[in-house]
Amino acid sequence: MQERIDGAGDLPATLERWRERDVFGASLRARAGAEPWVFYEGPPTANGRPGAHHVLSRVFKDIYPRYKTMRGYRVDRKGGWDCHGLPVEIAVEQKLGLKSKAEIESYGIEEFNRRCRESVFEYVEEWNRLTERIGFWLDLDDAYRTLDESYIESVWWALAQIAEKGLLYEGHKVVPYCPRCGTALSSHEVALGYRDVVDPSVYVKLRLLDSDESILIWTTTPWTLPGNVAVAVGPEIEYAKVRYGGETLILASGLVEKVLGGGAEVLQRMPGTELIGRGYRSPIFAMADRSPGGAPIIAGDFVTTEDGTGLVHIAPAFGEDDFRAAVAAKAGPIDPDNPGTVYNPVRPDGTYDARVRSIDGERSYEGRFVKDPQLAEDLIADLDAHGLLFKRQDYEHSYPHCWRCATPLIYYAKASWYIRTTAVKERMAQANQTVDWHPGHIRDGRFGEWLKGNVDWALSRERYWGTPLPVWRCPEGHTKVIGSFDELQRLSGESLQDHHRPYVDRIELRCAHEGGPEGEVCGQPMRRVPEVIDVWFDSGAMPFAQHHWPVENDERFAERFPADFICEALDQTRGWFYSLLAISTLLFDKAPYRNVVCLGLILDAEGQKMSKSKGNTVEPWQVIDTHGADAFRWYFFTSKQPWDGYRFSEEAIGEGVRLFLKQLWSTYFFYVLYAHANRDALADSAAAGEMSELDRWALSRTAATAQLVAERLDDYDATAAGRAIAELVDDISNWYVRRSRRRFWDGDPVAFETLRSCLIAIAKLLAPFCPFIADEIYDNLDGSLPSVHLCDFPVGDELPPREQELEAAMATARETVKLGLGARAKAKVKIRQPLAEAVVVADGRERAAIERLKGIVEEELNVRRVRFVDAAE
RNA sequence: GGGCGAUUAGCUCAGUCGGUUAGAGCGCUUCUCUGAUAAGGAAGAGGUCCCUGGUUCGAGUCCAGGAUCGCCCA
Repeated sequence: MQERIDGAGDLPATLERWRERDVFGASLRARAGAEPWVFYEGPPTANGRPGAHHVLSRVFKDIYPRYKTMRGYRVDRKGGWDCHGLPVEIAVEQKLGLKSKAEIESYGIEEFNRRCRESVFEYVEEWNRLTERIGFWLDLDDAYRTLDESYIESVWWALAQIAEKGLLYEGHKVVPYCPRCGTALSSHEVALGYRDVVDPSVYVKLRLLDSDESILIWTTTPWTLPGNVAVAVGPEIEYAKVRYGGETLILASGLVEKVLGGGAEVLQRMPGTELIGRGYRSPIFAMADRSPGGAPIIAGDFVTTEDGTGLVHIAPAFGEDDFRAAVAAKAGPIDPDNPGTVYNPVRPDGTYDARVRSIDGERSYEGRFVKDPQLAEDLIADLDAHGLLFKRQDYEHSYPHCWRCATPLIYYAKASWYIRTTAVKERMAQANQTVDWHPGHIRDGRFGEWLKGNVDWALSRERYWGTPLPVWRCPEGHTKVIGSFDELQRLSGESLQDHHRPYVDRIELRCAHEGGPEGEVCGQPMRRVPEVIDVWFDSGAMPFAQHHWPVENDERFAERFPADFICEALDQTRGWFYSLLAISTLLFDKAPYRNVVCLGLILDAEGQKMSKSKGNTVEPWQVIDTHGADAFRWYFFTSKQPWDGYRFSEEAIGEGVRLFLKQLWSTYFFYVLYAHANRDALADSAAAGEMSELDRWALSRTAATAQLVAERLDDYDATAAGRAIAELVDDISNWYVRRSRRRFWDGDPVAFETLRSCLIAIAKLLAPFCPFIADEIYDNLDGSLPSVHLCDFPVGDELPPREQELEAAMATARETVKLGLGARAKAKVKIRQPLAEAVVVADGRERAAIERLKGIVEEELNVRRVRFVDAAE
């Protein structure tokens, strides 16, 4: 033992020692043949700096694998990096000053993707440094990377499997679409970007063809009016013809008062069915390719009278309901199998095409961006100038925005590739039932409810930096899904070093489809479709793709699927938690994880969400430099249940340091100080004396805590486990040591041995929580193994068996002492002043307990003897 | 509008199966101790357990409705 008493235990020297002794590697090797306990790393993207919330998830990803390792399992911890996707592309676009897909293409996909490949690891050094410094043991040298050829090949295999089951299809739908990124988004991406905004809503009068009456429609998206081809009414809804301000208007009866106020005179009431089939003047705006005429009123089962007018303007290119209603009513030029023919005057970049002109036809709106607020104002002014505007009203609602570039999304008719997840919806729900969620309500609450509303996964992205969709297609429309690089090479005769765009786009196949009238082979050239896939599919494929399975590593994958444990923030319910489950259900019909810990959000001290724009983010390095990594970890583990979220404050971390880490350190310091001072005496005290009741109590309390900590950690309750350790440390420091001080001054070897045993056990209990201070204490007091992290968790026979009766007796004795000290204070007799006796009113069990520990009570109260009287007296 | 969650002392949080006078830490006041602790100990001030109703001998806890906040969805 050395007299190491500097600092608070969280020493960079500890890290150095781990490196020298290769402790992480040794901890894995020590469990080489043991039963595996499987952890999956949810891959972060390393193109930005890690923040406090990353520290949160990384320390929770660390504690359970450390604990399970100490319990005897082999816990491989393969790191991972998410490398593809829009977040990366957008960062590169900004760096290069590119503003659109056209600019990217003229810059060159090859060079653009090269920049993406570089950018994705821009901060990887800082991630690695932080990961190491906070004590997150993760195999970073052998991390999987979603951009690797092996990874992509496994993803292709998965897609080919899904295609073989008939669950991959090209669908023609109205999709949430980011006009800036030029791509459709999946529902879970849409879910990431809702924001509250105020949009102008307008009530528009449309004159009927067969009378001078007008129907009144309402929309929050005036920009969709040039795409209008019909108006829908609810067949079951009652409508009213009313006289108002010299005009005759038609709207739902139930909304007359809400929309028009009191000044409306109802002339007639009619069911919606009476309106269906009548025509109104169309188009609303002058469209270069449409001559003035009429458009029909059609039925729409989605029409409600909750807001608006009960008459809904239909622009099939910009709304799913609109699309379906228009198809059903055959309204407008529509071919449901070819959405290119849906009437759509908006270009893929979100601007109007040349057809859109002002109502009088004199000005062109070509090139105007549809979500530009000024465009809405111009359109409204145009409507007003031509007597079509009834009124405008600002409408506050939450509206989806692109989760990465923050552009408001539009709903837009286009072709996309889908995975028919709805085919396995029930199976996903059943797989979900096998998962232990922490907290438990996620299973049937948030996640269960989300699964119930499952829709097909919009998989494709018309982008550049991603896993290419391995679908080749010939001019006849025959498709081939490629499931491996071998297969591609066999069919094309070409081999690739890199299967990313643009290289993979150059590979041509010959169509082998045997569909001709005589059964002849098609034989036409096949080109790859242009899309890449949703990055969430990449990360969701990691259970097998990280091992390049099924191309190799059969055994490794079999052993490591499903995971025993994953842990991410709550927002991953619709992200990684979902993509893992969906892919796993599609391919293996089972859940890919057994236990999930969901972490909450980190808020600032005022309860505000942390964001860069508010400037209230917490810089992890600052916390580590001020308080140390153990303190940071301890705060996250013990300040509250992690799923409830945190109100982050440095003071709270400081409090944890002072109350727990400093207390532990000074107890250890005390031991080291006196053990060092008494080293000669201790060295030749072969004849150790009997343990006192106090010694046995300390050991029993320690054993009790070890049991409790193990039980709580088995239940993924680090909070209660950590708090139990803190209570133990307080008992040892403020009771065991305080009551035993004289023995330490006098060099009593039994006291030293007892305290040492407790401290070593505490170090082991604490090792998963605060790996630095735990190892420092262990290494100095024991050191029989190169690190505490190579030890077994102290739930075996390291400690003598518990003595529960003694624990209970001590609790009674301490309560007695508390009352005695209170009585002294009340009588203003200082503790220094010895007293002849303390009179204790107690009988039965209580009295026996105090009697047993009489000496301790007498010493603490500074009385010569304790005298008992029965409660009856 | 729907789903999920939260609301307990000035602050941060516990509160088990429905059961004594609702607890801890921090902060505050007074006293005390001090040969490890910017520590410890004792006493005190501080509570409409978000509100309303219900079930019950008994509700912080269970049920219903509402309010506020957060997240997710439409």
